[in-house]
Amino acid sequence: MSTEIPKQYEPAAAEAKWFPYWESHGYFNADPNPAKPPHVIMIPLPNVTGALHMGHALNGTLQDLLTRWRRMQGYEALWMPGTDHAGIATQSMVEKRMLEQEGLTRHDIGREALIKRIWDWKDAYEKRILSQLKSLGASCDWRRVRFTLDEVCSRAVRQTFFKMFKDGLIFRGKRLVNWDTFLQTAVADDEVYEEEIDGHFWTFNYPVVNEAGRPTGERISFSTTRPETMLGDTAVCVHPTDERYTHLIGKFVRIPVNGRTIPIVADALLADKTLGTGCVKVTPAHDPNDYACWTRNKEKMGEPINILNPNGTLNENGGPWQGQDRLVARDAVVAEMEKLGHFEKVEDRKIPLKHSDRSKTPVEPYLSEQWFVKMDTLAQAAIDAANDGRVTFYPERYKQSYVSWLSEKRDWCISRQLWWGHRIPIWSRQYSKDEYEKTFLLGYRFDPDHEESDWFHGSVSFDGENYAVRICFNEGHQDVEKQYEAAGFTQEEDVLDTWFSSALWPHATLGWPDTKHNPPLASNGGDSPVLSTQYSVPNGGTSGTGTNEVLNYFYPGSVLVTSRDIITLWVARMVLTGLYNMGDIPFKHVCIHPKIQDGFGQGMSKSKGNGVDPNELIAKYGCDGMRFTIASFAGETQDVRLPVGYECPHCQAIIPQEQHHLKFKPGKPKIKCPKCKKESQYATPNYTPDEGEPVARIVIERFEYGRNFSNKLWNAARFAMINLEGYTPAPVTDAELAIEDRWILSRLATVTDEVTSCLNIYKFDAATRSLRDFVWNEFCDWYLEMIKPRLRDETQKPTAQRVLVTVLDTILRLLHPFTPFITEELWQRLKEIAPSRGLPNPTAAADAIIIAPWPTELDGWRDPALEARFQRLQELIVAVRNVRGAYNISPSVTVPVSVKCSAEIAADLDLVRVQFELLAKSTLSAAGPEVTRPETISASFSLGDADGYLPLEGLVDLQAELSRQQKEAEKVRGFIVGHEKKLTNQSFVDRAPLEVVAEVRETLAGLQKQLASIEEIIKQLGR
RNA sequence: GGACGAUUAGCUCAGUUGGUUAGAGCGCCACGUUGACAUCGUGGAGGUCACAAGUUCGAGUCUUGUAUCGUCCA
Repeated sequence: MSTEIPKQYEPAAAEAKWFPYWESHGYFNADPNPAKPPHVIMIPLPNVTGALHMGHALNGTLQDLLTRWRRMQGYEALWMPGTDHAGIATQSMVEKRMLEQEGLTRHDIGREALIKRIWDWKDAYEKRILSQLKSLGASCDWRRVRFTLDEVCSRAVRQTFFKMFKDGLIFRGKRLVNWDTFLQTAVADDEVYEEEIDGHFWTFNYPVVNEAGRPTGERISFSTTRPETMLGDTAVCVHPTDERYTHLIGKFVRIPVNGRTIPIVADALLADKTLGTGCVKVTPAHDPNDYACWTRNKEKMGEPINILNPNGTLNENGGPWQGQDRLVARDAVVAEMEKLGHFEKVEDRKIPLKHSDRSKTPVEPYLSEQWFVKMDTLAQAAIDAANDGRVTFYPERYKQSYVSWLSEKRDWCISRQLWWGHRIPIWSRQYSKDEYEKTFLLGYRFDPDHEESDWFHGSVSFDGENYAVRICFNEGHQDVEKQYEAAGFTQEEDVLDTWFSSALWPHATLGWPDTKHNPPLASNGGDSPVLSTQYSVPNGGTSGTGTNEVLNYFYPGSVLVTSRDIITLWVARMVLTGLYNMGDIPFKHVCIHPKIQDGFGQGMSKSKGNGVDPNELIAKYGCDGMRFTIASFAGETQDVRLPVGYECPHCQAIIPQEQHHLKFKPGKPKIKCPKCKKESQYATPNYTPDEGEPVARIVIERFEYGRNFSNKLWNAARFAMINLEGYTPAPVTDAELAIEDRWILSRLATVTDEVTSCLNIYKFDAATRSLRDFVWNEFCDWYLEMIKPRLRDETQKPTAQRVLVTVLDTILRLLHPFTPFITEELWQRLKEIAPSRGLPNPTAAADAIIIAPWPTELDGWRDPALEARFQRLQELIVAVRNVRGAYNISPSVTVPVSVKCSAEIAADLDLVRVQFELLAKSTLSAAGPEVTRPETISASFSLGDADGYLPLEGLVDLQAELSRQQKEAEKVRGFIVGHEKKLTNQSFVDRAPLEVVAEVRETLAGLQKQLASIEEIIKQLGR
């Protein structure tokens, strides 16, 4: 038997074996089942920009853990997989690569060709991402995998947009956006970063003019870092109380380079008396603060003046510089001002400048027309849902960021000037007054006021000259769209913000808005083997009852598992759209887990190049080891640091990662091992090492924690299975149990309860600690050691085996959500040896651990009093080991020990007499109140209610023992002083709770007893 | 500028409603390959709980301030 079980756990073999097994048996699948409660987790859809890193691994592990746990608890557990198209992020990756490799821009190849290329990219990365998830052991229902641009999700987007448009929640407005002149799109605030650049700070002046436009001779000075924007100035601004300028407020200046006259306004928020000249120019179309000033002073300034084309060149408002790039025009404007005599000075200055995260080029504040969703009522509904507890955050503190963000109720800008995404389903056309009336009078059928339906909604606006007709169609009416296009209507060019579609994820993936049919199922999930027909639901998924049972059954979901940075962008919006479309929240709980950082405290991300591929670590430490470790990080803490190293392929030394390793370098950079001095290529997300080269692979030593634990479990189970030879199932009576049996069962019951409670509130870290401590420090270190003699004794063996197999069975089930592969491997092996097991009466084990029931049957075994008694025995054995350690006694020498203690303790000691030999290499020669210290030279210890003596003539030096005891006595005296001090403090005795005072008294008594024993020992040694 | 969080052993982190002597894993030192496991066992060393004030009989834990770091929102 022993030869069949390897001494080391082989993770790769188990992973390759059990994932296909589970999947082909349909264990991951979840279908409406009225006999069970549902448990639903929607994956925070990874975007298809790139591969997953350890942050995703944490996220995925926790979701799988919860799903497996709930499945075992008897829930119909659905974990919905899928990916996000991630509009700008993906498009810019593809555009960047195309430019680098082929020198082409999107305008060179056109909309259709670009989209085709992005789909190819998406296909490649989706495949990679889904396979990474599967490597984690993800027990998703892979038949249900969705993508935000697929048909099912697109229908939901279309329906939602239509509904919002019809409800008047969608409007068009102007907004100052961050404009990426390279990608020629607006980028969101979270897609820009600030970087200091070397710039200049110019000071110019404008001449003050009278009402006739003639210079009064006065000039007003101001400074700027972007002189070209003066072409779009609509005012200069001073502080209302700035005495230098109060007489000028309401007067005018003339912009020398284009001759335009603009007012001098007073605005306390924009102008700062103490900075520079105290006067600033106002360019509302190109600066957020200036725009805010304009909104306060509109009537004095007139409309904002945009001076830029989308590509960053000056437009018709640029005068002679029209068509020039803004940076070229900058110098020209400066030169012109100098020529006209309005230049004062220039200095060098570091300027914080916003850059687009997507193109890495500076963004321009740019006023443009965008589409918005009105947020007031939608946001309020989402706030209410959190405030009344329908949506609960774990940890609770994150509710605050959710609520405070929603409370701003800022209208949501949903249009993006991209090609990759859901194109806005609005067709529009301008009509002159005559045309409109003529068309209208002819009774043309697309008069919006008369075409209200569930798929058609129009709006008309009239600006005094022209009518703008906008029509929104719901999906499924391409023929009508074509008719309108033939009549001169064109569809919006812009696409929707990615978050618009991901906001619908929890209900869109369940098939909404189709309430009549179940959502379609894939015949197989990506790369997975085709499902056996026994379990799969027929493709197409009609429910037969004319209702979408999947949606009805699985919505609302149970818990969303994510990290804190998308609470506002995503979580809040899912709640809001769920309430809007479904009339109900999308999930009851939001579990916010830590962010994974590298060894330098930087969050792992694709753009930083510090992301570590979970597959690397799975290969190195095993999936179970990786999962167990990463679950041990997930508590209420915010961040987790993972110092990364490279393993030298020549000598296996670990080379700590330094920041320069992460910087992109051309070619194939090498790393030098400080130990063996050899060089090797190293793995980074930036490039693939050469075939056949020795490569310094990424390692994260913290993951040895889980790997070692897996191996420990493996060997404990190996020991158990070796010793289960001849196992027979039979009922076990209470009387047959040894003290260690009752102890381990009591502890197991306690741990089961702890783990279950921890998972209920998403404290994964505490659950792993509880399990590890139990398995390693109690089951392995004590229980397995203690039953060894019984397993060698034919009469005692059967009961010992029956308890052992039960305990192992329960441990495996408790661990399965954390470490699925090793537990399934062991479960299946155990099933062959002991298919029927359990206490007090054996029952048949489940076919697979993934569908075995979560332990609940142990509660009756809890016995705190027994646990306390047992702990006393453990302490005695440890005390003997301490003595052995202190004198460095060779493990080959057995020592005798006698214990002076109460009759009760002596009776317990008698039950475990044999353990002294096994666990402390000693023989218990006597125990009881009558025991006295031997006359020969001995080592001693005192535990207060039990004193031990080890006659060690020849092994123990008298002086050494004396000083050891004196040291011990000093320590105990120190504690005693602390306690006495408390008790002599009258206010402690008066004010502290009675039980606390009593406890201190009790402890003090124990310490005093212990000290007395030690002093007695010292006295005897001194004789 | 506002909000949230962190600061505990060389490293990475636990520490439940304030209550005996502050813990773990890794690393380090000593000993050990005994029939599950060297990815191991036994023993050991190592901490003024960031700093300062306060509340309290009692503070790693509560309050305020300071410093450093991280994140989110402006």
